[in-house]
Amino acid sequence: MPKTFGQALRDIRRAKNLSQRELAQKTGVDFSYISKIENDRLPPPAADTIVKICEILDVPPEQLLALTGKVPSEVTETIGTSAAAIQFIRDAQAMKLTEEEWQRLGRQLRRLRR
Amino acid sequence: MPKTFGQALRDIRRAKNLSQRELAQKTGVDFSYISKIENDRLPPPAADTIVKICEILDVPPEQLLALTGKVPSEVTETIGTSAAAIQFIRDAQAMKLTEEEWQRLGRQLRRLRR
DNA sequence: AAAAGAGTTGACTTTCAACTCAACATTTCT
DNA sequence: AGAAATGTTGAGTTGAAAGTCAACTCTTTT
Repeated sequence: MPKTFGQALRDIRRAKNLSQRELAQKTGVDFSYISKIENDRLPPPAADTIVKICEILDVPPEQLLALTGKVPSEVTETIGTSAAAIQFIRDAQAMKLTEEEWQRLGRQLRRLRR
Repeated sequence: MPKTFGQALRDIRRAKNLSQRELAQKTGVDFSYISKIENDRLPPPAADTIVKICEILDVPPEQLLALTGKVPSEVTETIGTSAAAIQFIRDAQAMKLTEEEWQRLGRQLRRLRR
């Protein structure tokens, strides 16, 4: 069973020795909100808020994002404005790619320009 | 200057010889809404509504979607649940891929399983 | 010309995500 | 123990997306 978003967040926050209030204040949300999130009383924050939180906690946002199924607005905008990109994702979806295959594509991506 | 969403929709709808009312009814929205959309009085519909409209009009949704920068929920869910996929898109974004490069990646995608 | 069909417009509504506020409980420090 | 810090909970707010509804006008058909 994978960790819930709340559990994951709590673990990271504790590892960084921050109180809910500190994290909340630096992130710009109410501290009681952090509490509810950590206890999974509310659904995870908006994607952009998650990114902010991760900046404060100084961790990459991908892991937490993936737990929520949400996509940050910068990413949405990237693919949203390209018909070929949307098509690409559609095809990838139909193939049900594994994480390894995505990574392999990532390497091919880098080779694209060489 | 690229076509607006409203212009593009209107062109397609007319090409298919449908009235606003017909399209609206089959799509499940109010006909006055179609009017406003076509005249760009309101922002484009939700991504999933665009997909529905395209089904009724019998055209692939990518072109219209790309005009809006929106992403259908099925696509969001696909990439949203995979950290590697998000990472991939991030990298692609940083590289500012062209449409052709996206298509090239699409071909590599198909070769992935062979 | 009158009726039907098609399109436009302003005002309003509904729904929901994403929180905040205030009060209370629990834990930790001195 | 008392105070300070930290965490939890229920209720309420806010803003924006995504439309609807009713009334009107313009166009076409008979």
